[in-house]
Amino acid sequence: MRVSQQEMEKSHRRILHGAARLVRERGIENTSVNDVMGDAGMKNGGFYRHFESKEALIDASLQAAFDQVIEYVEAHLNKHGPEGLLAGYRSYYLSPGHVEHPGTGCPVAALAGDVGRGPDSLKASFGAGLKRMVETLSKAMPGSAREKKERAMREFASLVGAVVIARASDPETARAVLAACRRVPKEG
Amino acid sequence: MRVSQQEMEKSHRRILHGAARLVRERGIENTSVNDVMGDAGMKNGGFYRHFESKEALIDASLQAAFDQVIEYVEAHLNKHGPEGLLAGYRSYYLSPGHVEHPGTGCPVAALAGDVGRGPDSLKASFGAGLKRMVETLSKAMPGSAREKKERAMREFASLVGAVVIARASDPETARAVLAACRRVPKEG
DNA sequence: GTGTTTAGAGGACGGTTGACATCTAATTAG
DNA sequence: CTAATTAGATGTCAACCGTCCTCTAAACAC
Repeated sequence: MRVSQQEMEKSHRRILHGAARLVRERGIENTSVNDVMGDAGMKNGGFYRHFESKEALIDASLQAAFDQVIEYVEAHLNKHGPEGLLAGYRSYYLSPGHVEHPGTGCPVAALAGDVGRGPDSLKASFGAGLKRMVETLSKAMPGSAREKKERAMREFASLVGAVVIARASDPETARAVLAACRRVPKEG
Repeated sequence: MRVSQQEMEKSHRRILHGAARLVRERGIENTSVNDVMGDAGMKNGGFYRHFESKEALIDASLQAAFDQVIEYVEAHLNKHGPEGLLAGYRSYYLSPGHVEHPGTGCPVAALAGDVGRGPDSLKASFGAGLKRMVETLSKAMPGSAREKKERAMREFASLVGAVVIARASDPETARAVLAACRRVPKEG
């Protein structure tokens, strides 16, 4: 049955944000259009009124996920300042909460592996989100513009690696890796 | 048709090592039993004479992949000593060759994302391989036993993160991330 | 109020998957 | 040399996938 424009926009957002979460929880290939529509409280039939294809949905939901986490980092930066962000974000990123809830966490830690096997178009849009993320983090780094960016990349890479490893390990190994990575205050 | 015992053992190895490569190239869910058997020059029918299930194959091929890379690291260590390993392995790990050929590279960078969404049994066996890897790397680290291990974990996490990010990005972003991560000589 | 438009339901489609049952040809034990 | 064994080929099975078609009831424009 038809639905008012407002309802349709709400449906669209439900589909998009639900997909952004499901995709981070289950991976790109393991998230079906059916699952996404079911999560949004609908049947699969109406999907193609909202998105041209699954690929288009994935693209849009990835950007939505990046928007969400970048907004979080910006807010943190504005509230606690550069050095507050550095320590605070690292602490959040390596926390059990983040490790155990990929659906609301960093899309890079959750999906980089999948994207790496995807088409170049997907890598391009993922790379764009990644660039935005690194630029945001670099605001909290010391040094020249170039140094800021390189420090942000190194910091981000080590956080992503730690969480990816922790999620793929038994609980004991995961704890050990997170603890070791939490204990790195300064960089050469 | 039946085949001699030697031929069967060769078949087994072909299936296993082919799977270890294919799985790193395509991911766990995107590698079908058909693909693996085809890669080994056979049809799917005989697969269950060699492995109990796809899960058993994945488990075995993961361990085979860990065996392979750990052997490589050990050889490097014996040939170039601790500090030679540190610089050499980092340089190899962040090289375009490794980034572009996941099939013969580190199983952690290639599959941690997939394993993180897999069953606990898979995480346990992956964690065991990971532990072996870290222990091998820790031989090249300075400090107490605990420090060695923690340094190895941090080093490994940042390498994995860098490669995972590089593989998921457009070529330009990938180069920038790898360059930034290559430029980290000492640790606090 | 009437007629047009359309969001979503429901179902069908061809394709692929992991798993397995059956058959056959060749090995291997006696 | 014969008979039992078995690796691999062939084909089937249900479950799932993304996509698209049709239908209908509700929201619109007039």
